[in-house]
Amino acid sequence: MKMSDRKKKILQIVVDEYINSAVPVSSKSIAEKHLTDVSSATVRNELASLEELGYLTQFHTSGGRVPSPQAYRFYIEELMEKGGLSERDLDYIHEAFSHKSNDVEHLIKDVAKVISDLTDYTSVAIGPRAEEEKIRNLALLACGDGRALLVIVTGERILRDSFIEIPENMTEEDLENASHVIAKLFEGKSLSEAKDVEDEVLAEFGQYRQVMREVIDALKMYTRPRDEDVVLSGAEKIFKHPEYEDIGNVKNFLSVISSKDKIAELIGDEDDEIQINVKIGSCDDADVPEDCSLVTATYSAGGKNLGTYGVIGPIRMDYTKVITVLENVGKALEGLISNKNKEKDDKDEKK
Amino acid sequence: MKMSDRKKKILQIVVDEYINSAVPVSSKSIAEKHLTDVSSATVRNELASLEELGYLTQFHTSGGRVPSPQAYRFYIEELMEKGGLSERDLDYIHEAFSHKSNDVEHLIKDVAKVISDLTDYTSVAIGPRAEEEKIRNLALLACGDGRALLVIVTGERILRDSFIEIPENMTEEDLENASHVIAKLFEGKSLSEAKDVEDEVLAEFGQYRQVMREVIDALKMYTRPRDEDVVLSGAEKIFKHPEYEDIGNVKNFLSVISSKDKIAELIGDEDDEIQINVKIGSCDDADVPEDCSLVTATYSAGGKNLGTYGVIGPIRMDYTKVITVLENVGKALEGLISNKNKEKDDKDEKK
DNA sequence: CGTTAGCACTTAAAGATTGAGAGTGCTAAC
DNA sequence: GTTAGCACTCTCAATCTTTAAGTGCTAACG
Repeated sequence: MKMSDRKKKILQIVVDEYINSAVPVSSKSIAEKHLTDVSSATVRNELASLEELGYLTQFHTSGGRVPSPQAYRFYIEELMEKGGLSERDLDYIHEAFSHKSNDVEHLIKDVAKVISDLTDYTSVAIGPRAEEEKIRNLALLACGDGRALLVIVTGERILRDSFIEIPENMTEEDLENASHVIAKLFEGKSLSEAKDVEDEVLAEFGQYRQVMREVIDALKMYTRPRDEDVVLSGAEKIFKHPEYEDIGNVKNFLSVISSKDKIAELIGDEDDEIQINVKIGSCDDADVPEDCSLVTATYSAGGKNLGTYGVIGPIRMDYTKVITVLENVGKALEGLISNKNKEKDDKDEKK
Repeated sequence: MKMSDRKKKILQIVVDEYINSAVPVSSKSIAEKHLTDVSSATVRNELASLEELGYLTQFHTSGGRVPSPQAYRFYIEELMEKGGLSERDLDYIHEAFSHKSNDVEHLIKDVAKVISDLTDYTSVAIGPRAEEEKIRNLALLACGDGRALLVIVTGERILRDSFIEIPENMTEEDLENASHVIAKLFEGKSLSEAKDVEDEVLAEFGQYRQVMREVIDALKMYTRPRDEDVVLSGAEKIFKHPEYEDIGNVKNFLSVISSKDKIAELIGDEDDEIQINVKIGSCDDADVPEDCSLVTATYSAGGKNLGTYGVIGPIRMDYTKVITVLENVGKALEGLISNKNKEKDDKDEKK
């Protein structure tokens, strides 16, 4: 059976209505409010046909219809009418991003909060992979008991959570020298380049060779997302949506978002090419819990990945609003970053 | 009216029973199971009297009695019979703490997880105040755009970092020198001592004076706990307790624990002298939500504060178990730290 | 005077019944 | 293809009933 234009129109109405009201929609309400030129009986026939096609379901015979996961997918791909954001929302975004700090860790948190506030859903975010960031500076700080802290400053952030063992006979001065030598070698390299330093290069380091090896081992840690890079914001917002009047759904939801590992798993495997990605539980991805939907966007600016951001909520989600917010936040973020880069270039030129 | 021994006994029975069953306890069940020498009518008289004293309440005339917050407080202070932990639980604690990393940030997380796992409540923890930590090492790392990263390593490897502005005309070498000088000055001092450096001392720093001032400003920021120092574990555990079948309670609970600021506020103002602290909502502390109870312990070893740990859950909490777990975790932690210190001393001696 | 048995009273929780309302499916006619 | 009409189904809310639990009170007992 083919999808006639009227069927599409009706499906769109059903999804729109249901997203707004959370109440199953009836043939009568459609005929009265939206399709005044046909009767409810006609709509009823179309609805029955849409149900057969798998786009609609009903809980019981007299309960109106509800979109199936498949219907949401179709809605997002073909039916949804994108709108803009209100002036107020746009202002909010720009104000939120006007701060000066250029530390990515804070930025991720801010972005997550903005997304959650504007959409009224719980937002999740995962920061950019550190791997491709260029090392700006690096230091080894003695901690006093055979260990040293490795601090790496990249263009975007500070990595400071790995300790390395240092040889017994190494003095603080030695460590400092080693630190300098290594910093010089790695400066301007990305983390992933740095960790692939050849053995021959290593050989030149003489006495510092062992420290060097430890540093490289530590670098390998940064290839996987760390807990700190996974951010959650507005968990309490789920209560704004009626599906979470049901304790079972809340449990389900909470069990997912209370583990950063699980969140990372959900949003971590994005294909960087796709800008906006929608995963609907029990339809697209086995990891997304049933009755849940995950909409994410992977941002990048100047060829640099800026992380993946999104919201998680009930399948009956306001996709239009969510996607619009994600797009606008993306633009704002891109603007922010490229501005910063320009400032930097200007400064560099002055030099 | 005085509390006779029998009244105390009965109150104890009521609290014990209610904690175990979550069901209002009746005069009959008390007489049958625990006070076989008197009749239920007698118990009834005593219950009525305890109710008058404010220790018991009933939801409706025929619904058995439930302890009031005041009763829980009395129970904790006088009636509770402390027991030990099972062999299994003790093993679990020791195994969990046998790892080698002595980075406090990870330790806090582990401790929180252990507490939550053993008690089946949501645990909260706040790391040691940075203020009193002794500075071991300190470095300023150039970041390339008029800023430098200040990294501080303290005794327990608690790291603090923040950006400071550096004067335009300062070269990397200058920065490094400044870093050395400042590090030497502050080594062995606590953060709170360091931030109170006198103006006269500052004057001696000549060209580095401005940087020094920036560093001191940054130090002042560390007096408040950071978000990263507040840890939550086992949020999903609340569903193990019947009071959280009710969506209203879940909302209430989630709104508290979804903000690290609020959590910090709750557990941050502990008096270090008190080892175990119980706050019962609508009885002890206005910040603790009604129907909630917060049991915390502030640990220290070798005179050093190790942070505050605890659980948050319904008023009807298994205080005996919770307090026992907190005590045992405290002992294990103390053992761990003092062992580490001994190792360190041994090493120092060898030198 | 504390303790007890007995009994009337209260209340919640669970089940059954009912009626109203909403919505559909189907059929026959347009 | 569209529509009106009607029977059918199902939920939801209200009402009532029953049951079981537990108390409060009183009068009697040792």
